[in-house]
Amino acid sequence: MIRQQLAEWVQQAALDARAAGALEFETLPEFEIETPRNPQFGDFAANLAMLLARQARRNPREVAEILRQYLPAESHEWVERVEAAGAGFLNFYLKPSWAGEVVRHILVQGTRYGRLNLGAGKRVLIEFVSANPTGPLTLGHGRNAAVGDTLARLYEAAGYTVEREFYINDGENSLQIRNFALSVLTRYRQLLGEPATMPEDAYHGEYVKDIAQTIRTQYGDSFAEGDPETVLKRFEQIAKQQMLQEQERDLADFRVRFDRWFSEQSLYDSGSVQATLEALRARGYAYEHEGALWLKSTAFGDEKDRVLVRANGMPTYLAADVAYHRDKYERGYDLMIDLWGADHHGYVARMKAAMAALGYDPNRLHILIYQLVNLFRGTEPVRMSKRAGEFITLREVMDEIGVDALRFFYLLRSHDSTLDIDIELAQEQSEKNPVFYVQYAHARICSIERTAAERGVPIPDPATTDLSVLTHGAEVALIKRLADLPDEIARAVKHDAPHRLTAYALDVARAFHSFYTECRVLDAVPALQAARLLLTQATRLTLARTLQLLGVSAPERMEREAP
RNA sequence: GCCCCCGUAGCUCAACGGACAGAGCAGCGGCCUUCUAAGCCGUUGGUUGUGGGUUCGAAUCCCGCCGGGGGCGCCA
Repeated sequence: MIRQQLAEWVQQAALDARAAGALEFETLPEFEIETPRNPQFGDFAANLAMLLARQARRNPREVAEILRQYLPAESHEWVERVEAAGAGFLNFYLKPSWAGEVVRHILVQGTRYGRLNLGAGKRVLIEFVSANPTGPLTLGHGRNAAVGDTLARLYEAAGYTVEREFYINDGENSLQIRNFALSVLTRYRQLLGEPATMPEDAYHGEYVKDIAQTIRTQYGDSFAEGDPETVLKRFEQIAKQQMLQEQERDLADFRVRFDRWFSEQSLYDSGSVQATLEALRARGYAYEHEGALWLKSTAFGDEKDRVLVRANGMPTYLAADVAYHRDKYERGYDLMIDLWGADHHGYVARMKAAMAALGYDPNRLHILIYQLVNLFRGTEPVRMSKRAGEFITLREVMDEIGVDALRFFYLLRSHDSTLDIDIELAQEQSEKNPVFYVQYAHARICSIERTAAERGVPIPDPATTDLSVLTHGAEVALIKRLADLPDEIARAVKHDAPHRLTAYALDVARAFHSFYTECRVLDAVPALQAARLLLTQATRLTLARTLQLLGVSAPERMEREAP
């Protein structure tokens, strides 16, 4: 709120200065209202002068001075003074009363605090997880789910209309699916006592046996005979369906819900794949070579052309995926976000090339690549799951350390950094564990409010309570962090960086714990007690909102287990 | 060989191209007759891998090199 106001003033000052002939420039550069690290540089600072210096052909400090002169003469009720300083910063010093106004603002906004209108109703599609229906979700998928879902929540908070979509890789010609079905079928036959051996490239996890067992329970021996191809097709359907259901369950328990489950096969059934190939051909970006149909992706910066239809007539995965993304563009989103694992990074160039070839703006498609996740138990790497064989499932880790801790840990690091998760640490109920640190702050607030209620302390009215008494260093520091929530959301959205929010949550918690230790709420004199109760309430709202965006619960109590 | 990510305090990591590079953990020293000590306060710790370049200003952008991880299929 205040940042926006300051930005408008600074911008207006620049325009006024130009109109008065005091400053020359062609275009107004995009500038920042930042929070100086050092409080001696004020509460907020604008860097416009430095960006304008070259165009204005003056040194930045002079430009800052000129801008300062063209700022509104009447000082705002919040602004104490403005200084041109350093290399050419414009530093804003706010009146002490500003802090109280922030608290009032947050309380008036209530649970709406942190809702922005950056998106102005623009539509965003976030496609994430999109795991193959040939196995349970893995630790890696969990990161995808946590990042994607929180990103979606952030975009919603920023005022976008968001849709979450899961692309089901259920193409009937997929070799993976076929192998998977064959593996299940083999296990099924083994259950029936037949000497069946697993195919090459089989799926060896225990869960394959589970599915076979389920089929046996449900359908008995009815697949023991019959046309092998028909039986296999049937197994494909059942196994796929079952995996999908399990994935959906895992995701729901991980607090991730999708608006749409988009089937790859539906693109074939509807003729969309065919139509897409024809469109590419018509535009001159698909050509025949050695019996295959190729996408001329090199025309748009890819390192080589890619096969769309194999020499045997079968379309590749790429063909369907291009059709899928074409479908997204045709649905008219302003922005489309894909979240892919690091092992798919080589795929980015060709997908963007394909969109360009179809005449779409590739910049509307953001493809986010997240790096690998490693699991540790203390210092010991965990490599395999009991149930899945070669990988660790989301379900196992979620069950062991809980959804709150896992989601928080997934979002603790930037998605383009490899992530190590230590199960022991995540379960530890101690100061080492950042999740508890944040949740504990929330629980402490609730505890104050409970005690206040028990003692019959009236709930102060934000409209009439004097908040100018909040001048203690710990109070002001806390309030400043609370005031940052809208900017934190804006930044996280701007950079597609949901992990910034965990850092913010930790900052707010830290500021609160410090306040808690230094400032008594309930035993303060009545006027101060009222103001501090409102500050406490504003902190609770801000923390709860932040945790909600992270998909982490905000507990009202946390009792330490007896040692 | 080519492509992507990473390299910052002993460890794990932050830092929209901005002012003196910050947290947590570990280490050291303090704080509970009080609203939850799962907490707080203080303190130690840095040539941002390396060499150039762009810029008023570089951990951040560009180029080279070194090291770690991942990927380079008519698989998905």
